[in-house]
Amino acid sequence: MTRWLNPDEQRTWRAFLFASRALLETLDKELQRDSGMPHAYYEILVRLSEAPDRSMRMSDLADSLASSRSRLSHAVTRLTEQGWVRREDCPTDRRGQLAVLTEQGYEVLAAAAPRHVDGVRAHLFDQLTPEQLGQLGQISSRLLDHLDPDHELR
Amino acid sequence: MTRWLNPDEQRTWRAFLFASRALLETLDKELQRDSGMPHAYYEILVRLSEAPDRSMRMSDLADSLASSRSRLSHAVTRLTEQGWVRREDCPTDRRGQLAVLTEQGYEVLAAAAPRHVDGVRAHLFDQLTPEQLGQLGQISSRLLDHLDPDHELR
DNA sequence: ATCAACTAGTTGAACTCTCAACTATCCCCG
DNA sequence: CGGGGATAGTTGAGAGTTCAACTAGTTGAT
Repeated sequence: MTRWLNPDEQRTWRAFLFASRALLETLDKELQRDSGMPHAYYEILVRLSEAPDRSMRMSDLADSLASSRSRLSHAVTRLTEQGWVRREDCPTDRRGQLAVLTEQGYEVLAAAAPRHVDGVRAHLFDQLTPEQLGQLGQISSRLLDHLDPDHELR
Repeated sequence: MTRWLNPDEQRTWRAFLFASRALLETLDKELQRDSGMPHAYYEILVRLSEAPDRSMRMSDLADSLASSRSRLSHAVTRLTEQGWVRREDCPTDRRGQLAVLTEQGYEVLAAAAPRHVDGVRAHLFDQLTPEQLGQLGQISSRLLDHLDPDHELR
């Protein structure tokens, strides 16, 4: 027997669905408009910029983004065409590839980041009370532990 | 001056980002696997099934889904090819088109819905306390009012 | 009545993502 | 050391989305 959602649950689910999509879409479009890249690509640049030597193994990068290898591979191809990332052979594993953030990529990221952070503040942090932000953090962690037990957020 | 995210905010933001994406991706893949349609298309069928005569004007349907007209138009083309939806001319506005759920579309939806609802329960409702669900509803409403003030969720 | 401005909807190209298939390399057990 | 199975990464095709341009019909002010 399926337990259908009651009206209250229905409301909660649809509100969450629409709100989370609206937030992601809004930030994605702002990034696309202001910096010419989708949010997924921005995240790749961020990870690389935080890594030693601004470089990471493709697999590690994919894991840290919860992205499929295929998706990452296509994305890095695109980012390479734009000159923001470059590939290098891995010195210790001949199957491996390193994605490396170029100087130009770093500059593009440095230019994009302030506006993007402003957006995250405007659309998320400034809209909620400190208490609600705490709740949202708890809720998100719980869901993430369930959906992706091996995730890399401490 | 950009106000960067402090470590706490960073954690909250990334947890939310990953959790909401993981949830949507999981449900999308379950739906794709079990019923051969993406979640966006499932939602179209749901809206139509809830509408009088199982039919809606394209614009109203797009608004109720917070979807672009273009996206909906492509989607309805696809759903029409599959025989789940059909287009009709609008009797009162010659520019208008109605999207109508077919009998076959209704049956496909009826078959898909129970599993999908089970998924929503398993991955969302069963993971959170009633208190947390209340909080999530509040938070979502707040964000939605900010991001899309004209949204149609009461 | 007319015409500019607006609304409804579609289209095609470019882009991103998914999925399955594929190559190449590494690991390790017998 | 040899070979089966795992791991790393890429590729191409197909599907969905975006964006801008487009057609067609409607509206309202003059």
